Amino acid sequence: MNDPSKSNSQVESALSGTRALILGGAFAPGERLSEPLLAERLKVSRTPLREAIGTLVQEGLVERLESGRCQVSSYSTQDILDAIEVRGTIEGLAARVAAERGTSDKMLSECREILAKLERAVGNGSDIRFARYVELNAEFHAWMARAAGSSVIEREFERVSRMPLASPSAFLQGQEAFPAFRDSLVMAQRQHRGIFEAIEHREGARAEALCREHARLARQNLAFVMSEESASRDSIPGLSLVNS
Amino acid sequence: MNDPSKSNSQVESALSGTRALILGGAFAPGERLSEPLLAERLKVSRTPLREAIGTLVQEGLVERLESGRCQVSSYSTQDILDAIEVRGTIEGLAARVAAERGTSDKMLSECREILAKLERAVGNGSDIRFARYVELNAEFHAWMARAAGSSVIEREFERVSRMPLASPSAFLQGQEAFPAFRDSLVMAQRQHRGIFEAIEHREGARAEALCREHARLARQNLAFVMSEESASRDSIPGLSLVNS
DNA sequence: ATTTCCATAAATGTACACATTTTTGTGGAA
DNA sequence: TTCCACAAAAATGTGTACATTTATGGAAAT
Repeated sequence: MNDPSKSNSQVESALSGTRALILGGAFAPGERLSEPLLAERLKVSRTPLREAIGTLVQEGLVERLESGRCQVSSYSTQDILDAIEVRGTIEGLAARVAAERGTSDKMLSECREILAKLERAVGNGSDIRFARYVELNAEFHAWMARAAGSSVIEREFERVSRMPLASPSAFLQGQEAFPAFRDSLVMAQRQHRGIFEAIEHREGARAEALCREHARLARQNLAFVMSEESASRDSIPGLSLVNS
Repeated sequence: MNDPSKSNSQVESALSGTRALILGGAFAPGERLSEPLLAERLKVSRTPLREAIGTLVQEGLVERLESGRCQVSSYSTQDILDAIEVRGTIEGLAARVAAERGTSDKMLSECREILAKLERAVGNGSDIRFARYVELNAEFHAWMARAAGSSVIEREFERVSRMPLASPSAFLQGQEAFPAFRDSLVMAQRQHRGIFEAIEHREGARAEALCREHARLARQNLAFVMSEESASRDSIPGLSLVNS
C-alpha cells in the first residue's frame, strides 16, 4: 500500500530476485556476484541488474570491492546486535520527538486501534495469531515512524528498519511453536502500550528508553534462533549469512 | 585519504559535478533534472550519470518522482534541524558504545593528539586558524566514528554525516569574520574534550548526552547564517535549497 | 477565456556492444 | 614444491540505440 513498488519493472524484478536469492542462502557469505550470470538467471539485462545491486549495496546485503566486483555480505553476531542497537536508537529518537512535539488526536487514535488489534492477536498468550501479529507489529512501527512528524526522521527510521537481520520481525518467521517466542510477543505488546502511553503523555525520555529496550527484544530472539534448540536455523531469511 | 574516490571514473565525475551544481545553486529547489541535458553539460554519458543520480537520491539531495523523473530537493529549516538531531543521536550512540565497550590506548592517544592540535588551531580564541580547525574537527568526528569499534555503527555515522546541511562543518565556510562563530568554536572544543573524557572514563551516558548537545551547536550556526546579519547566505553550499 | 484533447517533443527504462580492467590458470624458473 | 610471469578468460565500465512512457503546447470546442 505504502510501497508503490512498480512491480513490473525490470529493476524491481532484479532487486527482489537477487534479494530473495541472497536471503534464501543461494550464495555463500563472501561469494562474488557475476553480473552476466545473475542477469541470465533472473532473466533481466545487466543494466537494471546493476541498479538493483547498487540498492543492495546500500542496504548492506552486498558489498562492493575496490575492484568493482561485488560480494555477498557476511555478518558476525555482533554486527547484528549493533544493527539492532542502531535501530533502537533511531526508533527511540522518533518516539522522543513524537512525545516532545506532541502528536495529533487522529494519530493517537490510529495507534490505539492498532494496539487493540494487537491485543486481540496476542489473545491470552497461548493462542497467538502469529502472522496477524507480525503484520500489526509492522503497522505499529510504521506508525512510530510517522509519529515524529518529520520526513527526515521517518526516512532514517525506514532505512534502519531495512538493515539486514535487524528488522522488527527478522526472527519471527516460523517460530510460533516455541513458547519462549510467545512470551516474547506478550512482553513486546506490553512495551508497545508503554511507548504509546509515554508519547501520549509527552514523556520524551521514557518513550525513548522504552523504544531502545523494545528493540533489544530482538537480541533474545537472535540468541534463540542461533541456539541448537531452534531447528529453524535456515528457515530464517538471511541467517545463512551469519558466521560468527 | 580515507575516501578512495576513484576520481578518474565517469560516475565519480558525474557525481561530483552534479553535486557541485546543486550545492552551488545552479538549480532551483524542486527543479526537474533532465538526464540528457545534464549528461551533455557534464560531458558524461547517461549510464554513469544515472548511477550518480541514484547516489544523490539516497543522499537526499535529489528526490525521485513517481514518474521516474528527478527533482532537486527542497528543505525547510525544520528539516535541517531534524537532520542535525539525527546526526547527534547517531554520534551519541557511537560515543556511548565507545565508552561502554572501552577503547584501546592507541585510539585514546590518537584522539589526544587531535585534541591538542585542535587547541592549537583555536589558540586563545581571537586568532583561530579556521581552515585548520575545520580539518581537525573532521578528524575528531572520524575518530568518534571509529571509536565504537563497530563497522555497522561507523557506517551509519558516516551516512548521517553526509546528510545535506547537517554535516559538522556545514555552516563553517567563510564565517571566520564573525565573532559569534569564534565563540562557537571555542565552545565546541570544550565539548570535544568533554566527550573524550567521558569515553576515556567509560561514562556512557555522559558521552552520549555531550555528543547530542555538541551536534546542536550547528543549530545556532544555522540560525546565524539564516539571519540577515550574515551576508554569506549564498556562500554556504546548499543553502539555496532552504526555503522555509 | 477556459477547458479538453491530441499530436508532438522529450524524457526515462532497457538492451546490447565494445573497451578496459581484473581474475584465473598454466607453464617455466628458482 | 613454490613463486612469478604471462596469456586467456571473464568481469566491469561506458556509450549508444531504441522502445515506451511522460510532459508539452496548441487547436478545437464549450
